[in-house]
Amino acid sequence: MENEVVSKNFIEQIIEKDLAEGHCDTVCTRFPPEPNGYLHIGHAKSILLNYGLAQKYNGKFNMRFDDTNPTKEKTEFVEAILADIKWLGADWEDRLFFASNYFEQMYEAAVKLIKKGKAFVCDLSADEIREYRGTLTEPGKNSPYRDRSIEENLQLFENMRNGLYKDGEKVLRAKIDMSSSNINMRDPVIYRVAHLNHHNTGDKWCIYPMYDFAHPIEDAIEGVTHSICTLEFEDHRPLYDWVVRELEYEKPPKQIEFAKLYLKNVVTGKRYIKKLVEEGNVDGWDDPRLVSIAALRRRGFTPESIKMFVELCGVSKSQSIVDYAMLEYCIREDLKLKRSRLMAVLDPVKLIIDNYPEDQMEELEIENNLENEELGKRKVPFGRELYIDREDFMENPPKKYFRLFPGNEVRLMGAYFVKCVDYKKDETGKVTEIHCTYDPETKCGSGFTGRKVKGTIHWVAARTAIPAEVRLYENLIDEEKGVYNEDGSMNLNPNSLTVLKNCWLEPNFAGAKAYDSFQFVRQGYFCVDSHDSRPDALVFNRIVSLKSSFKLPKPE
RNA sequence: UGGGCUAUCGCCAAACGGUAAGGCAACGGACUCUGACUCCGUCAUUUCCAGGUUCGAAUCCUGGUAGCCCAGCCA
Repeated sequence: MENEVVSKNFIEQIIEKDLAEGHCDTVCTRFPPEPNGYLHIGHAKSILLNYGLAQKYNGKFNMRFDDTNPTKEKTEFVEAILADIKWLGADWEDRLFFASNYFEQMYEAAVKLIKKGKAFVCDLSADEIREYRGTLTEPGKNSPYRDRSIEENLQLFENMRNGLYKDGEKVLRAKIDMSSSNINMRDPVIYRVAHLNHHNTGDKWCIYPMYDFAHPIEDAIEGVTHSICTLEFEDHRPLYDWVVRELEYEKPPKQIEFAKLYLKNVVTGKRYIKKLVEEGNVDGWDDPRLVSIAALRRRGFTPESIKMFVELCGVSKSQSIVDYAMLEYCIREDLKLKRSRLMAVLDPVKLIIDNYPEDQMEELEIENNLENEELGKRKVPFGRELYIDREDFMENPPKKYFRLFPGNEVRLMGAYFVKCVDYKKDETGKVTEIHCTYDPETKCGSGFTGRKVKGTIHWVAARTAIPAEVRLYENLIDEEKGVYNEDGSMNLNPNSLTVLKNCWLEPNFAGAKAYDSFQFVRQGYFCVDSHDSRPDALVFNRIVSLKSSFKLPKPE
């Protein structure tokens, strides 16, 4: 048995300590998105972290929508979020919850606070509350309504529920400490009046609890033991603990914060993604250049690759920006032994084998080493006229260029050696035709060892090739200039999308379906686009290119 | 300028007072019917800085510095 030392992240250490010291018997985590948008790679980290922890410690993982503010929430997002989480592989079993289903309990909890003298109804306007709150450096001052009697507060709060007040007219506030150095503790608002239709509770309520009050209650009700959130909530933890303490829960949940996942040269953050979509810079929230879960799926990333990525990134409290190359590594790693390697020509130029019989076609057998042996075997038609990629031929090759050039011999993958004897150009100097001769003795599988060639190139037989359209994606963000300008606008890369319309595939691609992914030999991994199914051509998105250690010298 | 948090290789990230793991990237080299894959090798005498405690410090103490977060009736 391998005794690989796997270090534990800081959350695992906390959990194990809690378990050992009896602070909890089992582990229960949760993923609590607000249904106000689509999930992205950052959420994937949270989902997989929470789910992974529950699995590791034989506990439970709850799915919960934190839908306490109806202004932004929609059922449409609920469905999309659930689909994404399922796709990622996190299983909440029968524990799908909505914070809005706890509104009655939250109301009771608020009443309890009022009865304890720990909450009061405040008539100050939003602006006044802000003024009374003080600043980062100056303490706040007490609201003039802070000392209302318990009876009055009880009555007023009931009136709030019964719709006697307009939006903004009154709020319920926790009575904590207006001089606290932590602004969140300066008598925070815990309930507001909002006459809004809620996606789940309809018109039943016209008061809604605030996150800081609702969240600990949700956790406590569900028996969540470790409430894992991101760093910006650290300042809220004292309030979280206050709520849980004042409400006297027997097994108080514990909030733990970790650093968000940021990716280099990628737009994260809902606000900016939304802007890109609205301004038409991308194709929609699942545009493959984005890193929403749906975009990654459409691009061809697998759940396994995302899981691997998240695990590789680790969990800590230091702000970090992960290199995109790490994500690319993960998808390559996941796909390389799983996906068939087929030949595709993205920028075709015709290659004619002068000494190959005019009308002859033959079928060659090609084998790749894949996990699944059957997937790795295939038959490919070969004939006199082929397409090869333009970059696999050069009139005047630089040093160390091993592919085709006048007089050079290379292997056509899975087929024969061919030697370039001639080529034709049009008026503009563009190569239009390459002429070769082939050596029948060098056929793949013949065991020929007479001589070696340094280059192997891919090809498709012109007569049987399938037409295709291929989309290549680059970073959305201009790397040189950085992500954002001073005015908040973004430096977009104008070449983030390239559409290649004149591509050719070997016949084994026939029948490929949406989300099917392949390795185009020598070109990288590609996925059939789920949005485009065309009668005339298959449409592919590039998932990731292959590593290449030979780069053409840049033209002067 | 109040409070909270964070600083370990280009990027993530371990190390919990016992003498700086690992991964990505990069660079060499071997292999190769994909310049892929695979395989081997190189890559922090030093942990933001300056002092101190200690036989011994990335870890403890003191004082700095830098970055992130907080003044929604958002989450």
